Amino acid sequence: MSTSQRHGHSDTRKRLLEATEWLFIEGGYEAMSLRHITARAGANLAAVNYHFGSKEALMQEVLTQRLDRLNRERLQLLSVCEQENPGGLDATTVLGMLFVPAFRLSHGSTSGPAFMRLLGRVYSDPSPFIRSYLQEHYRPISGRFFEAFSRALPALPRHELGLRLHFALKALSGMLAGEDMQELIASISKGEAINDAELLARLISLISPILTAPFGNPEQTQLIDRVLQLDHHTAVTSEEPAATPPHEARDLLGDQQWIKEGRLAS
Amino acid sequence: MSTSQRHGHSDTRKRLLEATEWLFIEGGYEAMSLRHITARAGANLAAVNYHFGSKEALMQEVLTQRLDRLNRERLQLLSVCEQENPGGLDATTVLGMLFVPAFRLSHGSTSGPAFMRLLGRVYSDPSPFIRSYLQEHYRPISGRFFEAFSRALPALPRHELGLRLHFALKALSGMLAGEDMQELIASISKGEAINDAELLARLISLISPILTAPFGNPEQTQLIDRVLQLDHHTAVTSEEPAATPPHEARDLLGDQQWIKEGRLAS
DNA sequence: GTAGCGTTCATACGCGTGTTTCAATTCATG
DNA sequence: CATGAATTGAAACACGCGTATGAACGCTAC
Repeated sequence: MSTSQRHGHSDTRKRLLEATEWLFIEGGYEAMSLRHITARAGANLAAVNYHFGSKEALMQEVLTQRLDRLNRERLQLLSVCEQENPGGLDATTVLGMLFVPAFRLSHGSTSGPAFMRLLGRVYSDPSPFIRSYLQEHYRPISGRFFEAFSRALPALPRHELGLRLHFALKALSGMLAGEDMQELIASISKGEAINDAELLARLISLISPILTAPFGNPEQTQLIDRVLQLDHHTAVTSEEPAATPPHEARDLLGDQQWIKEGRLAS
Repeated sequence: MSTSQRHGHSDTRKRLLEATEWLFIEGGYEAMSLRHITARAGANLAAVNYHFGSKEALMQEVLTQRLDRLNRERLQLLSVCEQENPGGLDATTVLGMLFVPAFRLSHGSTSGPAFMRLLGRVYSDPSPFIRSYLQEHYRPISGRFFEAFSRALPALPRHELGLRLHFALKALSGMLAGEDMQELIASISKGEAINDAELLARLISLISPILTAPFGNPEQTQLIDRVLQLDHHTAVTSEEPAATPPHEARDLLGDQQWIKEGRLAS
């Protein structure tokens, strides 16, 4: 309204952004071609390069639009809570500060619950462009939250904390990106509509143990023994048939099939 | 030696398989082109279609060769342990049965530690072909392990178990696929070489809490309250500025930056 | 009304992909 | 040695991709 389209009667820009966001959510960056985008937006192929300059610039616009506010709120929330609790925060609370703004934006503004899926995609997309975008734009707040976690979990060496955070975030993003997520949420709260805060608490309570689990606990040595015991079982039974390519016997373990199993069985 | 190459003096097939495996590990299915593969294998472009018929058939050969034995051992290990412990197994043990054969094959046979990375890739690759391959070939054993977990965690509703398993596997695969993993392992055991069983136990002890965490615990309601309290903080401070695209202020939260932060800081 | 800017449109370029074709080569067998 | 099947080789195919070009259109302002 103000700067760019003084003349012209086009919401093409907006439609392109929306189409891009959708296709990115559905299939990730690589699977989202300019021809698909423009077709979905009802625009010409050249419109993208006219309005944004390139495919990457388009995507960057989408990401910036959606993620900047989210992370500003996260950072701000962390600062406020740190001021109010000089005694220090526990890890679960810090974790919550990563989640709460996301959920607020998710069902607060436009685009509704798709926002969570976008979050999942952007964190798990393998495209180099997406990766480098995240690394460039998110470094400072990353450090801030790392420090917050480190203060909340002083017993954890920094290496171990890094490992666990990596682990937790991978799990979370893989979770949110999947289209199964929606069904899962729906199936857990079978019948009555689940409270948003309750769902939030559920997710946090799943991730929290990854961070708060004791480090170097005695139980671990027991576990090692048990593992070695299991190892002997396998060693006895198979013993390396060396070069015998097994071309049959293809009844194996299948990825996310867990969910459907769980759903149809009860 | 036996059936296919009665004439001809070619290990081209084998070299193609090796090159494919490597490139898949390094960049996933989409990033791995036939021209890269054949160049790396020192073979002609047409060799792939001659020996395997298509790119997908090549990939399928690689996967079958590597994963069939793994999952046969997993299944077998589960069966044996179930027979020996009629009283039932706990979740951590069942989890171990998914890991132990993988680690055996990893440092047992050829291709060494790359096997773990291949495992990670194959579970997190977004390509539809890889996904459908897993779903087709792994369904039965998936059900078997789901039942085993279900028996080990009777307090968990099947929906919740499905959610948690999905969660745990996503985390694990995202973990193994990253090239960060190797550095992380190295950095954790700074100096002395870490025992394989110990590393195994570490990984299991990280995933285990996801499954064994109590369901519907009273702590969760506390968490809900805390979350809502946090929510008020954010609500007060930002309050929907509606249509104000923030084109600046790009200091945000960055993905796997945790690790490097953790590594360089101490 | 016409000049000029913003926008849309059809089209084409160069590139990389998986796949196909067909001639050249290799080599055990008759 | 010659036959013929197995294998390799170089080139081309059709397709989809991101990008670039230049003409046509719509509208506002002089």
